[in-house]
Amino acid sequence: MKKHPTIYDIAKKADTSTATVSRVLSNNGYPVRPELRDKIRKVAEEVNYIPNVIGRQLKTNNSMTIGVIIPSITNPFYSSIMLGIEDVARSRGYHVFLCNSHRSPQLEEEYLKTLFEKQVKGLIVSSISPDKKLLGALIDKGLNIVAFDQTIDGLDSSQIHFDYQKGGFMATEHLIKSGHQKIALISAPLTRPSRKSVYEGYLHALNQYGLGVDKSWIQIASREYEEFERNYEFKNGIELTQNLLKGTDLPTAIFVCNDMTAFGVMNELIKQGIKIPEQISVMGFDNIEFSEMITPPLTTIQQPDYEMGKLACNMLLDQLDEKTVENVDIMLQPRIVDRSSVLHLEDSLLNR
Amino acid sequence: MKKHPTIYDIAKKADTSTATVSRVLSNNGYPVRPELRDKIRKVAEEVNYIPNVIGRQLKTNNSMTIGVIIPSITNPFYSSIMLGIEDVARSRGYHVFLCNSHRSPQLEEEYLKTLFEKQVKGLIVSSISPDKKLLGALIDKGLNIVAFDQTIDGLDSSQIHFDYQKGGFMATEHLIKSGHQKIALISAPLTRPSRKSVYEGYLHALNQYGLGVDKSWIQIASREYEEFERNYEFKNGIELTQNLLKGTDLPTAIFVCNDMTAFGVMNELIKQGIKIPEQISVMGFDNIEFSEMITPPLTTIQQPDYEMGKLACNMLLDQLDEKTVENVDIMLQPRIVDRSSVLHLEDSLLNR
DNA sequence: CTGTTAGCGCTTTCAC
DNA sequence: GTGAAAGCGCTAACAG
Repeated sequence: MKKHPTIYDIAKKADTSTATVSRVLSNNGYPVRPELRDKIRKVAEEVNYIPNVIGRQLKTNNSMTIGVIIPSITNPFYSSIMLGIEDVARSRGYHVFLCNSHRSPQLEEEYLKTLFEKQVKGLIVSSISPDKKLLGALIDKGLNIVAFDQTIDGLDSSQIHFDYQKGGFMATEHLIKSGHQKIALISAPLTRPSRKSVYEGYLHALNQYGLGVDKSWIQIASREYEEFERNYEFKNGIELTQNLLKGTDLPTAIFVCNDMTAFGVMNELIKQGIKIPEQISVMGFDNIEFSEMITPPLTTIQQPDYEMGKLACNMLLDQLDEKTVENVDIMLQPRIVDRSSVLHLEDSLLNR
Repeated sequence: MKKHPTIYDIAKKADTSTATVSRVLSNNGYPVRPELRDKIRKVAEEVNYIPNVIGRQLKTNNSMTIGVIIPSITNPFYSSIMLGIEDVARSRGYHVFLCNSHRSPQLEEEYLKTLFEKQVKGLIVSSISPDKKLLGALIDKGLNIVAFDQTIDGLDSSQIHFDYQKGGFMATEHLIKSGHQKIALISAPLTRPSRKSVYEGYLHALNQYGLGVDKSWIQIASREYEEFERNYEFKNGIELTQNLLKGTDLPTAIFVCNDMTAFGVMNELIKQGIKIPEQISVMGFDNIEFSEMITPPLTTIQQPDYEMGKLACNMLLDQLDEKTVENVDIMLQPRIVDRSSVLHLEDSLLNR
């Protein structure tokens, strides 16, 4: 396998200089005599020239590459975001490195470092690490960050927040307004700010409407996920539902912290012969693609994943391309997606 | 924002040469006097040195980067594969570019070119393009390819096949052995070799067991997907099931070309009040994560996605690291995952 | 318009 | 063991 032709080879063949070759091949508007231009193009074509972008990169210090760090691409929420990111990145001439942190701070750090070494100038991150020293240092060194999902306080970066608390509130309120009074919560452990906010939203709604809770209605997983374990959230949902169902005073509705977990909840409910929503209503959170595929279709809170990805990427690239200088904070608003897993008691005969 | 320190700066501060600095910082076993080594390390630490890999890359012509081209990361089958790829890439010091082709040959070509320009030396591809000229040319130029899913005949690359025909056969045979005689097929259009093979496997099994088919039982989508449309496969399943159900002589089992489509099938069946599997059994293909989350859990054919990704990546990197020279062809074998969406007639009272 | 030239940050002979 | 120096492929002053 012989060496690839370079602009030097082309210059020689076309009887001109590398500078001129570079000028026509890189297609910046620099004026070059048309005949020469054509000749160079022809020669390039002949020798099957493909530019080596690394050369340019070293010179211009612009890698046209961004990185994305997320817990796991296998989670549909993140894969939608990733698609959004990649779609706009491509359309703007960028490539994107995908990095799965598996929720490991060590892995996250490793990626941060190696991506920076590869001259990635922008990063979109759902950070898990509590320690933002390295991140801060890299930002000082010129790295641009857009944080989403898990948002990083006090860091010099753009942020895309989602109003988790309001989401939790709206979900619960929706159940209340549908006539439910006994509303359970099933949640993953509150180890992340987003989850805590959802939980607070739930409590806040109950409080505001003067509703009480039985201790047994609040089922929060105690151990953190084994993130490498397949279907961990689903299994969590099953397990917590079993616990919930051991209680004596059962709720008429369950609000679940995310759709994946909700699938587990519904699965267990059905397995125990409990009708959804006739006997127990289920409300999810996220609105992943599958939520409308199951039976009954899941009523849930919409987090605009794909759009969020597009937004994040556009924000980042605007910063890199220096269309924007200022960091921005955006708060995305939740929206209720009303499907069939929640019973509207006032519409029903079951009113009690 | 001032310039980052380079090995030149370190050399100056440590009273030595860039050569020596490079030698200690790149950690190849080159002998350097311990005190000098320590001093250089110390200085590097002090100035917060982070290497610029681009420099090395230009010199060594080794980008430690691979690319992955798939239709859409949003499809759980591909996202599992991607996770597998990325997990081994990381562990072997590589980064990976994710590229969604959206099943567009143009996009695929564009990625092929731009990735090569970025000096990506290896690619894992589920190719959609019928035209393999560009791909061939790049391989000639030294690009290493591992093709999977949609396999590329007559191309100088490693391949990971999956025995789709056998999968189709096994699925159908499983239904037959469970006592079904009237077996329908619901499939996406046969525009891809893999789908065609599954279809052939289906026909082959029917044939071998001397079973006939009603025309109405074979429902194959005519239009190609709108790949950008959310849930297109799911909708396809619904639509084709509606068509199927218009027939007069209904089947007792449906074999569906993939799990996503099967979800649509099940959804429509349930909506029409048809019990699964009591009235109609459903058999899927792929075994994506969600297959076991729905009710009833889907009986399906396992395609080992995550493992496939790991395998593909290891094969590719072995080639790049010149542990392997030869291309290899691997044929992954299907496996039946027996869950609850298929009725075993001989075990049941419904025998007719 | 065009060519000369000096690097971008790093590795790697080659000579000492 | 160590350093000088020559690039890797490209771009961008600068001079003409």
